[in-house]
Amino acid sequence: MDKTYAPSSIEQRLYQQWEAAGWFAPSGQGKPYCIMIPPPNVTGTLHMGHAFQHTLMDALTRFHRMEGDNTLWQPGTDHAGIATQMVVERQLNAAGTNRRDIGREEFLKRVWEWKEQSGDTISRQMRRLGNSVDWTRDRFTMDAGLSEAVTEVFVSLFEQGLIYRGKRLVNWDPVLHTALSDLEVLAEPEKGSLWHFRYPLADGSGQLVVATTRPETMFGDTAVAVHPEDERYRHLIGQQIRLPLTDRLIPIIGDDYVDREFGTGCVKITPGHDFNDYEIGKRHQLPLINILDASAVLNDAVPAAYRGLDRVAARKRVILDLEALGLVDKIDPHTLPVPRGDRSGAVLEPWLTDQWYVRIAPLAAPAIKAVEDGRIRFVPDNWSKTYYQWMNNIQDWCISRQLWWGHRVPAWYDNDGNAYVARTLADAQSQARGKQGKEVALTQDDDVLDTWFSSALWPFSTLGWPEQTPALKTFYPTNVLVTGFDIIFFWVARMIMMGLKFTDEVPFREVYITGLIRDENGDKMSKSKGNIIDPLDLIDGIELEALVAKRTSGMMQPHLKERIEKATRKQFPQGIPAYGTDAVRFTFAALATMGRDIRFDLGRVEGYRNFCNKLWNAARFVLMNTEGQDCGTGGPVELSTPDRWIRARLGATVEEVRGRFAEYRFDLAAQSLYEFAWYEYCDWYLELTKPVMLSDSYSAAQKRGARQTLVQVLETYLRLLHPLMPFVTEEIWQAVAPLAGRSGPTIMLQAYPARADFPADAEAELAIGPIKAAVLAPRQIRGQLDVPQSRKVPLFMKTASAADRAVVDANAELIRSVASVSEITLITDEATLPLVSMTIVEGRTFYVPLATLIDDVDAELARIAKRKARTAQELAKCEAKLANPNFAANAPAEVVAQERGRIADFRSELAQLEEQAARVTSLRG
RNA sequence: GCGCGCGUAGCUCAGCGGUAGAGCACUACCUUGACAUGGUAGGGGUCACAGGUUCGAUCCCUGUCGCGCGCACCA
Repeated sequence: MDKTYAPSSIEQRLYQQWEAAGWFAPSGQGKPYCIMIPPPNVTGTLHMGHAFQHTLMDALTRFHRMEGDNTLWQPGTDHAGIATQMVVERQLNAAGTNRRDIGREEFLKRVWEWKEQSGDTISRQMRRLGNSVDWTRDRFTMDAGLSEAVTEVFVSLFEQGLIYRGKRLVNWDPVLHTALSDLEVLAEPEKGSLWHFRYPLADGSGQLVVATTRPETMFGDTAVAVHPEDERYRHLIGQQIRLPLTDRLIPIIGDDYVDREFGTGCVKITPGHDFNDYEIGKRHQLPLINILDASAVLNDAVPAAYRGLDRVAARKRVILDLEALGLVDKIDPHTLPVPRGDRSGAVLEPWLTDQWYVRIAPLAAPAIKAVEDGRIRFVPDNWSKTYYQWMNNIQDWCISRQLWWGHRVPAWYDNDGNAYVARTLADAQSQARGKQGKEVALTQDDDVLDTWFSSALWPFSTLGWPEQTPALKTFYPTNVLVTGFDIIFFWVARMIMMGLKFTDEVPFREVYITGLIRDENGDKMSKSKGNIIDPLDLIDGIELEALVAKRTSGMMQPHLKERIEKATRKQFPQGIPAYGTDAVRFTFAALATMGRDIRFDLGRVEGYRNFCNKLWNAARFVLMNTEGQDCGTGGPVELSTPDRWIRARLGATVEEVRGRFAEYRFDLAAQSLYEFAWYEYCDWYLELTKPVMLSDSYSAAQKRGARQTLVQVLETYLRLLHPLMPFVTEEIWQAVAPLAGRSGPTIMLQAYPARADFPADAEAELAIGPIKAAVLAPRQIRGQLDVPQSRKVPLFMKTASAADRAVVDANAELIRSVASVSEITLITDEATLPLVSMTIVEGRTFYVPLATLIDDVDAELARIAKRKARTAQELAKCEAKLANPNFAANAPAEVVAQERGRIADFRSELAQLEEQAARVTSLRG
């Protein structure tokens, strides 16, 4: 092994070996375990959120694979209808053409080309992240098989009356020219105005003042509404208004939808362009006037002067004209939620069109029940509330999109406008024949389906459904879905509904909801904010200039460029160093707390990169001392107290890590793994082993015991860590495993460590106490007196405990060596000692002759005073607690006893410290 | 308005009804034969605030303040 840990030289090589060997595929044996990847956009790239979730999925996958389960992590991508179409359209625009000019067929050809060209970005990234997905099963939502599933589901739902076509108001994107579902609408408050217009009564007897945020829609007004019990207006109900700028008369109606407190209490009703007004219109049988075309330009339904104006121009014109007529009462500033498309950012219009809908209530009911009765469990559990809240108020789902890229709606129309929903054109034709009694020409619906419609089928469509494949039988229902809370509605809920509907089974038993990765300021990472980090740039590192270029290229809003560049230069003046995949993965695991926001901290990555290096070097130490030597096969093996202790600690860690994985606490699993390796194995065990390796005073059996423990603990630990850090563990394992008596081509397929392999050892765990104390004591004294740790000093340990004495006697040489102590002497009385420095560790008192340390006696007095103050403070707290009569009366006996014990300890400590201070003072002079 | 989350060391975050923790940052000492991407010893916190329950609250309950998110919204 090289002296320094160099991830770049091991990671890609190992991944290629794993993949080539076919080790990612299910073994075909054992309990099935399956995770479906949330399919990323095929033409996109993985962002930090993906890398995060993939790390957790891979950890689970690798863990279960090592457990011997028949493990499948199913990969794939989705076609991301709108997003992908937009990208290709932009390419066309740049080339001076557009999709209408080249036509649907040619356009689709271009999209597929783009998919082929960019589609391997994601798989390349996943390979670099070490994701052990079964690549042979890679799926794409537009694949033939998955498309067949989409058609089957659509037709089947239609046949059951759960899909219908209807003319209704939808959220219309006038830029992209497509309908959107409710979920794709983002309504942020924006500053606007509330215009008050005077609408004259038809009989000339007066006027009503209506308040509106959208003056331009007045041409679609078909009523003015007031509250039926509003004293001011109710006598006017039934009368007519002469709608200004038009020659139309519209009625005054009463409807308790009207809020008397808001505005003037009079509302203009525009059923064709407002969802609430649409409902009112239905209640009052009002006509519905559509005044906009698909681009939100005023159409021929408005007076000639306004035709052809877009929304914005029309608004200005209406206000001017009403002002000229003296009909503008006032204009108040007003903040209102403005609905925008989540992709285009365009202000959406409620617009009357024919669309396909899923009747959702019958699908939602069983899906709610599945979570209620525990067949599906959310982790953390409180996300189920979010789920319920949405599911209980769910609206029919508009699934048609006026796009070209996607699954085309399997419906055909004859010339009379009759629709035939069918699995194939031939089916549709035969239906049409049945209806019309003759052969008729059919044309397929132009629209495609919402991408989420196909995503909703992902857990079973990827396994071959509607065929009853062996894979489907084996892996469905899947075990866990790992995803972010931002797509609970878009995706998770819809998978549950579709899964239950078409397989009578839940699609997954658990849903582990992760937090969202944010930048160091807590902001969401996005291209427009310029704060994205490509996970690969953390792995490979990136120069500052390249990073700036990456963040500022291809921007939708070029004016942000300067600010992004400045912020980037400030935050990463040196660019980003290469950390390697393992460090990045370990960081993600360590950050996977149960909260909802995760601030990504580069400092953590650096810390865990150092951890990789630490592990690497520990392994080098182990190899250096074991390779080519007898690790326990050549004769009797004697295990020392440290050997037994570290084995027991490893066992406890195994148990801890297994438990943490089982409850999806990757952060705590990472913490346990980190702490064991660094604070126990490296800090203590390796140090305690060095003398055994180096000195001749240990027997062959003792040396065998130490070597065997070194390699066995390391080998086991590597397996324990492997799911989180696949590469460095594999690389080290290859070298270490044979020494530990393990063989196999890869760590990936080795058994995950079991607690039973390293049982608890109470005796050893107790006996390590005095050894550690004897090592810590001189360190403490030297450290606090600023004396180099390398200075050898004699050490006196005062103890009355026979057990302590036995342990220290038996390990005296070890302690001398590790603690850098010339001699350790056990005493029961310090009276005969020369002027010494004193310390108490875990209730054990130690002395080092002051003359061997320093000349300045005051330094020792200062140390003692400081320690005394702290002890006195603790003592006071305990005494106050015990002084409370209720405490002794009510607290559990063991707590009281513990408290009394502490007081005794503190008092004895304090007495010794005082004595020490007195002695030092008296001997000074 | 309804629902949810967060507030613990300078920063990023764990934790827990009974002695406040980690990483990073900071201070001092140390180039000791795995590792300076390191070692050792330290400094630093009225656990947002106020009540309540309890022998005991950072933890449980209620409220307040601050920050954030989701859903629904009055034209």
